[in-house]
Amino acid sequence: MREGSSLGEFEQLVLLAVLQLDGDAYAPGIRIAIEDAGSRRVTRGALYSTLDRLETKRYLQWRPDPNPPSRAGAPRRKFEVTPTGLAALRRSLAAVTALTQGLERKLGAAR
Amino acid sequence: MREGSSLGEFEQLVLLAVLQLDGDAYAPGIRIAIEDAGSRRVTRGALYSTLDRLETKRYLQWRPDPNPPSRAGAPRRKFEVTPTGLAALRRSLAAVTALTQGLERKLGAAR
DNA sequence: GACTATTGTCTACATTGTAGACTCAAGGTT
DNA sequence: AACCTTGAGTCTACAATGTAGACAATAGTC
Repeated sequence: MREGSSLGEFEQLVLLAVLQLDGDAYAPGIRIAIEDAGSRRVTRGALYSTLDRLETKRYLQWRPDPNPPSRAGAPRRKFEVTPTGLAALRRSLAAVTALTQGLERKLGAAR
Repeated sequence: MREGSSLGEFEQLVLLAVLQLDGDAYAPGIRIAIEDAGSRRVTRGALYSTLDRLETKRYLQWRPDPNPPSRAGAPRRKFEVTPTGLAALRRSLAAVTALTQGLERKLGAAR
């Protein structure tokens, strides 16, 4: 990994979703949040790969579900954005925001 | 290329820069616009690869500089975002926008 | 015990991002 | 004329990111 590497498009969405779910960010919910926001499909493989890569970069960290309900499946992982991750996300969004200025008309309702 | 493929992070920035430069979008200027907005370096190789890939997807098109000044170098290519490209950009930004709602505080000055 | 549902892991491959060397032409310098 | 510099663009190779789908493990239900 290069130093100060910027975030990919999907990585941005994952970090945003984790922030949105604040304190309740488990993989299945993250997946749904992104699908809803983007009107697109997200496979579990894609999501977990990205979560793991963000963890490697120290942009995310997780703990086991502190309150594991009795249900099927492996114990859930509860994700949290690190300060470093938040900083990277800010930097990444700043570029988009700057280049979006003045294009509200052309970009239509998206902004 | 898959159908309805979404835009990468750098692809978004390139399309935005072309829109910003409206009618005056040549590769060197696009490069500067992105560097300024993102406070980062953009090599020519990275930019031309992406421009060509966006052209292949029909998100961008170009014509030779209609008013070629007498100067060094190959004739410049003047880029333009196609309607399809604009639609793809809107879709792509919509996801970020949706997931950003309510996070203004946490994301700080970036929004 | 078999079946189903939920979570996560793993592997392979496709797409996107990046760096740097190379080419080519116009104009200035000597 | 020969050379250098500058400004465009091309090409190749590789790294990082995105995606799909098969597999594993566990808890409840029947």
